[in-house]
Amino acid sequence: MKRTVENINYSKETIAIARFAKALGHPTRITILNYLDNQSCCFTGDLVGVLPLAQSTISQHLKELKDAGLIQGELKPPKIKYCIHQENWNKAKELFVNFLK
Amino acid sequence: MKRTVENINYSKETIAIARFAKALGHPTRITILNYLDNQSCCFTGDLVGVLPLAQSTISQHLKELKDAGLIQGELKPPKIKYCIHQENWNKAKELFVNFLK
DNA sequence: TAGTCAAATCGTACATTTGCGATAAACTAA
DNA sequence: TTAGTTTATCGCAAATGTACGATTTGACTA
Repeated sequence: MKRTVENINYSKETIAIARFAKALGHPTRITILNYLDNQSCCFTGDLVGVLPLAQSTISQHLKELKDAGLIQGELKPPKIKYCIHQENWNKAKELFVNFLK
Repeated sequence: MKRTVENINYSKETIAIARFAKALGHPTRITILNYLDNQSCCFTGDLVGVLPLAQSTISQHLKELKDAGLIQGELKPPKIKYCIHQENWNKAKELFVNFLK
């Protein structure tokens, strides 16, 4: 993407929506978020039991969601409890609702 | 993606949300949709004037949005008028609002 | 200190996305 | 028919995404 058009000046909102949308743009991640919402929280290992994917792959998807700010991890040694990042979740909701008005 | 895990059974809704989200997952496409919404409709050429991207690149983004069902094209020779696909747009809105509840 | 467990990260392979310029296709108008 | 206009598609290159198994890391516990 860093080629001739190095930096288009998108608005902050545009970038924010695209960032959230990108994170939501894979069925596995939608599934993870649904699961997370139902359980309110969960461990990586729970997902490994639920999804037919390698542990490393699931970890990668969790990273993607965490980087986008949609979830957060809390240390519960030796596990990590993942939950929805409510603040950013609400922000995403607001952005989408406003955008899709 | 077609490797060992050939087909995970995602629900229809999950696939639908991910599909829409993926299409929304690029700032250029968000910009196009915003523009489209403001003008209610537009031609490919209009966007070429607005965005610092090659015509072929913009055409590609439009295709992506069309394939996702978010916009539709109407032949107005020698141009093509693109508009929001209102029905699918509403569907997307419903899916996102429900998902982000 | 050594061992254990859960999760992250590394290295790799392949697929998909994003971008461009060049070209083709569809239509009008002369 | 020919030329012009507009948009789509092709072919390519680079970047990014998705998946795996193997390994490392971090936080305990014995």
